Amino acid sequence: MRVATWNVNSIRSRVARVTDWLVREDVDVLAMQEIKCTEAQFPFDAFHDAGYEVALHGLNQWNGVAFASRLPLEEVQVGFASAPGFGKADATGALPQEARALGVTVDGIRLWSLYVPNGRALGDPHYDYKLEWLANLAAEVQGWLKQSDAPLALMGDFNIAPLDIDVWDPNVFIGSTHVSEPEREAFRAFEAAGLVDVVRSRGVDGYTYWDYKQLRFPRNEGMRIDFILGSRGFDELVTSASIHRNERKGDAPSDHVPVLVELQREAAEDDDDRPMIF
DNA sequence: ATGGCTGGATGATCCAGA
Repeated sequence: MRVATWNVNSIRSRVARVTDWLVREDVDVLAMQEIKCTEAQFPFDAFHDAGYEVALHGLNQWNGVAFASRLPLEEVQVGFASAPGFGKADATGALPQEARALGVTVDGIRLWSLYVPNGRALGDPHYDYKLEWLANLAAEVQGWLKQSDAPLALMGDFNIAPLDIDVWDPNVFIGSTHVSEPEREAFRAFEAAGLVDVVRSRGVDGYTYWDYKQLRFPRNEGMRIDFILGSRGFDELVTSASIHRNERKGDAPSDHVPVLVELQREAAEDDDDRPMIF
């Protein structure tokens, strides 16, 4: 099974690129971020025509997460219970929830499509929101791993460059979001909870994002901020991993590229393939 | 000059992205 994540930066302006890539790369399950639309606006037909069903969480023109899959999408969960909100409090004092997390189960594997808040600037309320969102999610992950032995992966745009090598020039980012120690500590909390970066651990190098401005892509001045973090059970299934840098080329690309892993079939399925003995 | 794109919503500019 081939599973990928991609911040598509508006699915409506990228639908042909995305479905073409899915078919060309024989992808079974794609986690998308920044679809930037509601369910009523989502281009379902293009995905159905390509052989994919879709589950999504989109509230407005901002954020938005989704899955496209050739296999049945089960146990769809919108958001996570402890996710903080952001914005203007309503009459009860509650902050609006944003569309940043979607969980599904595919063939017994628990997958999350995540769009971590940007943070905007150190000290900005959005930065505090980012850290709280990450801390609460890490606590949820600990619970999920205790509750279930099913392989689990967090996939998406984490908006954190965990290591200095994940940006082209650390000096440019001094005092910026994405590289601050609290953000990196928040990222390490997922590893402490038992998840592993299943792409980096297989020796795959390269950035996953290049700003549209300032010739960042031609200069290869990018950032590695999109990840697939798997539980031990998920990690054991991964047979290969890749970052699809070519998707930053050509007409109207997203500023992010897909990250893909291939999973071997689980042992239980292999049993089904044994010759029947009468 | 501290920018330089791009997308979405609203209606020539704003917000947001990282």
